[in-house]
Amino acid sequence: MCHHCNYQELLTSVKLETTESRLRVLEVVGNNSFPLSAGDIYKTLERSVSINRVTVYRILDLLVDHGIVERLSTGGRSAYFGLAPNDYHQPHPHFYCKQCGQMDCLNPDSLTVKVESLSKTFPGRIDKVEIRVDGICKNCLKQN
Amino acid sequence: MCHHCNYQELLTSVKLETTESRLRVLEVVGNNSFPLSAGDIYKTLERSVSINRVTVYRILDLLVDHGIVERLSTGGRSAYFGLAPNDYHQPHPHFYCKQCGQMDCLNPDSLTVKVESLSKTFPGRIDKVEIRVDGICKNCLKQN
DNA sequence: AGCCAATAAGCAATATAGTTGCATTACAAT
DNA sequence: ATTGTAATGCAACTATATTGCTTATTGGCT
Repeated sequence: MCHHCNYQELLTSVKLETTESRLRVLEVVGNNSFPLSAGDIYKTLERSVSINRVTVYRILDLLVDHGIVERLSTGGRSAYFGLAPNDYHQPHPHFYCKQCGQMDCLNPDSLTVKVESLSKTFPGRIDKVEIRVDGICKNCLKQN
Repeated sequence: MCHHCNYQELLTSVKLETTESRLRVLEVVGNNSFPLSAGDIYKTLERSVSINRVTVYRILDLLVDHGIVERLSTGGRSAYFGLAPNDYHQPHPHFYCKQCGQMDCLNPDSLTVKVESLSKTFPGRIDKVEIRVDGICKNCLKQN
């Protein structure tokens, strides 16, 4: 995702031992400018290294639990994964193309939401706010 | 969902023939103050009438395609369904409890987003904006 | 009313995404 | 080198949703 990120440091910063597999998964997630599904990540890794599907799922869960990867829902069936917001990387909404399944990051300022007033009155615990725009991407529009 | 809604009329308003099953599915979706999963809807219907699981899925797809029911994604694995926004029923964000899976509707004004500027510059087609708040609901908080 | 065509619903099989339990391997500390 | 702990692999399994095909229902026509 960005030149500020040293993935090894990112792992140690959340007190996770660095392993080959974790680093690989994190690299695939981080080096993409858009979020990927677990399947995408697995297929990408499989091309160059030997890794098990289950390991990918487990590592993704782990990275999400430790807050360095973000799990995003889509209009479709599978979750997508991207680097979690951090100092160099603001929270931002995503666009999901219903036709091709591509998910893209939108500019952080393109759609913003004020959560303060809700936080004050909401009786439960709020962990995150996810904003997703669904539609048809420009490539798919062209093809129709 | 509300006394303004006559489900039969709602069906005909989008040029769908009224069938027993469609009406039943729409009633379950509409009479709930919070969105339900396809499984929830099926289980509810099953208690009183004979209906097939697949029929429920197909009717939900149909109602979503015709714009009277809204498909919502969750932090979890299944989609949830609620009445689609209409004149009496503004678009609104939802809260999803990661622990019990309950999804609730939030006040339409609690979180709002301005989509105009994005629409102007975004090269694809925008169909909807989904805002979901994830966390732990007050009931689950109590239990912990 | 009775028949036909079209549409809806049912049923079984299958697909997809993710999860679990247990065996194996790797690695750090001694 | 040995041992204990954590990570990974493998196979089986679960939950959710979808498909292909059959059967039932409905609405229009004579």
